[in-house]
Amino acid sequence: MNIKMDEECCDMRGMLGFLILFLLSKKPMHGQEISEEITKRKGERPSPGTLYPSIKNLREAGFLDEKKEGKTITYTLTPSGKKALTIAKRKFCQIFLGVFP
Amino acid sequence: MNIKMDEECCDMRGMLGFLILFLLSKKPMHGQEISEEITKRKGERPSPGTLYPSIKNLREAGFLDEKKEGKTITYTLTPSGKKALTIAKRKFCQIFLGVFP
DNA sequence: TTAAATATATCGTATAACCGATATATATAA
DNA sequence: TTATATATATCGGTTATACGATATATTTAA
Repeated sequence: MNIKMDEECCDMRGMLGFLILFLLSKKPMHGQEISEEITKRKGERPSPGTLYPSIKNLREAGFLDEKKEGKTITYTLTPSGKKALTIAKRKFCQIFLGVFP
Repeated sequence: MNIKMDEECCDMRGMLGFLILFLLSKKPMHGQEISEEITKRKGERPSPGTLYPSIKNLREAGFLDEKKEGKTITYTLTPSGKKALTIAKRKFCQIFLGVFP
């Protein structure tokens, strides 16, 4: 995901960051939970080399807070992350209007 | 878009091919009409260097028929293209379940 | 205390979307 | 007939996604 998600969120070159933001908006999760949820939806597990760099991008963009408990890190959306998701969702829905039944 | 869209359609590395398939499922269009429709949805016009290679990919995958009339080419979904779209849509909806309001 | 399992993270590489610039062909206007 | 506009197409280069392999840290099991 591009760092400029606020302005251009949906250049649609990969939707992983967007999906992670969306999933975390439902409830805080750690990496393995995110991995599980994506596996359920896509039918295939994202490799760690895909998932964690994407999480890192979101964190560096200021969209995620982390809380470390032992070996797990629970990720939460920051206010900025919530705002970014709102903007991205609006654009997503506009672009794919009519695709959902 | 990957040539193997049937099996893996939604690797989500770019959604342009998927969007074009979807738009053509609504009605046959030529390149400039597709460009217009994408501009309306994304708020930005795709460059010819983006649009036409993507159309070419879909054509080479056997998803599009073309009918040339003068300088314009009208694109239509082939049966294979319709099938690919059906599969892709199903996966898309599964992955992004809950994103649409 | 050591071994195995789990969770997070990084690295190098490959792939493909995407763009800007440019090219070609057809149609229309002057 | 020539010039301009339109539609399609290609090329080179950039960028971000994504993967496999590997590394590190923590926890649990033996």
